[in-house]
Amino acid sequence: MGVTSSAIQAEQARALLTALAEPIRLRVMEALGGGERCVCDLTADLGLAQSKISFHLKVLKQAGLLADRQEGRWIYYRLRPEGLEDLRGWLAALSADCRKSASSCK
Amino acid sequence: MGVTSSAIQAEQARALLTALAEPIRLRVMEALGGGERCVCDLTADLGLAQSKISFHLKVLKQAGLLADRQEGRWIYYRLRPEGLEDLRGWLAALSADCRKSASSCK
DNA sequence: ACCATAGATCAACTAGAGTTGATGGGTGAT
DNA sequence: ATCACCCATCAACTCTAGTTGATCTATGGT
Repeated sequence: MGVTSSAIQAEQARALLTALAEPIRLRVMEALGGGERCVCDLTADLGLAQSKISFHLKVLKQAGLLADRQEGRWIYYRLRPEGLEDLRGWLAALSADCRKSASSCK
Repeated sequence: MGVTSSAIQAEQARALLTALAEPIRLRVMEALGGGERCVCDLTADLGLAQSKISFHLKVLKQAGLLADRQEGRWIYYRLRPEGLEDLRGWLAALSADCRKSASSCK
């Protein structure tokens, strides 16, 4: 089973899940799924307070799900597919061999 | 692209993510990744209060991530791979075409 | 009938994540 | 130098998810 990328740990998976498990952050991820956007556009698109958007962008970035770059006074955010890929791999491993029967209680 | 299974909605993905994004529930999922187990065994394995385990099992079951069956006075829980598979599919779709550039702000 | 055990459920409590509105720093235009 | 705008950050507050310990139901053993 020669894989190139190393699998993530449970703790990292939990961090990714926590970052994604929030309505606004999920909307942000979906918005960025359509391509890179600056904060002011995200704020307008989602119709939310700017401080709120910034707060959630920070959480997503710290989790490794987003990357950003500055251009003049604008900051553009984009998805980091590696983050999502890591999580997908971990979820796959979780159900890999769950078909075993119970060690009959009692 | 004729797929057989229908893709889940964002709301369903959020429910799955919320259910998974909790330390104890993740430990439960990992424990059940090794095969079916009854509540008393899970309680012993994780070293946690029974009411606590029951609470989290309920959350995971309602999210569609677990299935259970009764046998005498024991209730055995097991992973539902379909739930995890749904989530993986949704995550894959999210990063499908995120390579588009920004609609240059200003 | 009685008791012991497995598990679900409940009400009261706790803690931490998210919200809000204001402020501050940085960039560029005039 | 000043101003306008983009974005991050902060303190105080709110609110909800999770915890706790007890109680309740149900199953099976004696």
